[in-house]
Amino acid sequence: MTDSERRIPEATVARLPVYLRCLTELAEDRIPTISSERLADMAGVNAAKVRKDLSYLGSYGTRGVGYDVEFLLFQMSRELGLTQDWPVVIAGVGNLGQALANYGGFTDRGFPVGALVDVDPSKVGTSIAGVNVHHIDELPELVADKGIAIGVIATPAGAAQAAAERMVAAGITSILNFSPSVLSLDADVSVRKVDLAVELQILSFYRRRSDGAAAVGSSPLDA
Amino acid sequence: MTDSERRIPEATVARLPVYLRCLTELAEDRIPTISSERLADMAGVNAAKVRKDLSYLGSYGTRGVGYDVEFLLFQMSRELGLTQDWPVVIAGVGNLGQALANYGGFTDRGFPVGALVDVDPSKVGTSIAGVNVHHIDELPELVADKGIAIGVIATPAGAAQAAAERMVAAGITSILNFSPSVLSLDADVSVRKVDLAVELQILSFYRRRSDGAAAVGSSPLDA
DNA sequence: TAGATTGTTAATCGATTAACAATC
DNA sequence: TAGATTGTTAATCGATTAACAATC
Repeated sequence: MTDSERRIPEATVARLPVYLRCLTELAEDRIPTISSERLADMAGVNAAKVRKDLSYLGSYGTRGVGYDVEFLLFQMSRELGLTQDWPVVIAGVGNLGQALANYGGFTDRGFPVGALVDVDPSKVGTSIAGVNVHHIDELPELVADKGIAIGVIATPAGAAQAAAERMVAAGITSILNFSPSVLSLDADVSVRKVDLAVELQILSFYRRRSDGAAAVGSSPLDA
Repeated sequence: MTDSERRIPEATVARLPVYLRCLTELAEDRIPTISSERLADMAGVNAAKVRKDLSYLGSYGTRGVGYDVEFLLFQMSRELGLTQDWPVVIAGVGNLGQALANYGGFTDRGFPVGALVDVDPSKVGTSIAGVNVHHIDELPELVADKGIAIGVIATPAGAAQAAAERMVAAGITSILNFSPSVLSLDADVSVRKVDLAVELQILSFYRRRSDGAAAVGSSPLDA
């Protein structure tokens, strides 16, 4: 089968952004080519895994030489859909929501904060980091007007499911859930979960054992 | 072999905190017992997985009845090492560090912010959410005095490796890394990584495909 | 050509799941 | 006893890794 039709394993997809960051760094340093061995070092994995992962994108390496940094960067960006910005809406402007809005990390990486929404009328009309807070009722118009592609849930646990449902109703199919709650949504909605308490609890488990670094990870929790 | 000696798989460890939260909820609602089927629903996994996961803790269920919520809660807390608080130190009080310090989510779940450190002298001496900011040089004394168990890295990428090394030198063996960088540390140090940009990029990948919800997850990225 | 490094195969390992005997 | 549900086995699936032929 041709490379255009192979399905990329989930575990590989989760590593592509890590390679992407390494390649970006290499490109900034004007390094023209990179071997799987060196890229593996940078990404904190082994070389066989790098070669296997990259082979899902196509045969972009050159035997005896390595991978062309710029070319691989381009192919990988394309595969990840990162050749354009994807505006996000953050639901819930409490402590966490405000922090995320102020944190430049989203915008810098191609995910500008296009809108903020909350259910609290006293928050509506304020603005955070230059973005206005709207009532969550306005989600459908905001999604349409700002081209929102991804929803970020930063509400308390009790409000998360409702917020998610309203996002989906407004046409959003990708959700990043920071609330400590399990969302039930249609199977065609992609959900990823980030739970700071869960990460700390996992560290606590391995601490107790004091047999060290079994904690490997960037952590997608089951949605 | 007896239940005290079996090794708990990594994938199971990562789910225990999720079960723990479900059980806490059930206990608050005064629900005395729970079946694997119902717990699976709450946790967003299937029942076979729940039973297998719980079996690593011991044979704590009753056939025909289910699991005693309070008892399982206790056993699981014990296994995760959550019968006591584990104070954390946050390194880097920029946007993200301040947000994490202000966010109550850590303290609420048994991980109080015991100290804040930074390299910037202009930040030292200030205080955030009632916690003083110290210079990172003071880490060893802070760790000893406050009983710090876990280090949280909220520095820019360029400062992360140095901050981690100073944490390890100060006796910390568990690190939660929010910076977009790969840490190289001794194998006996547990590292977990949370990278918001990576999560969004994974969502971007599955968006492009529009074949939906392959994004499953709480995301441990390789350390 | 000789050395380096990819891309792929095959072996291994770990995680998931279905099924069902055990047993409350 | 009959019904419910666990705990465990065995089958399956997916991910990792080592090894090496292909080839620059």
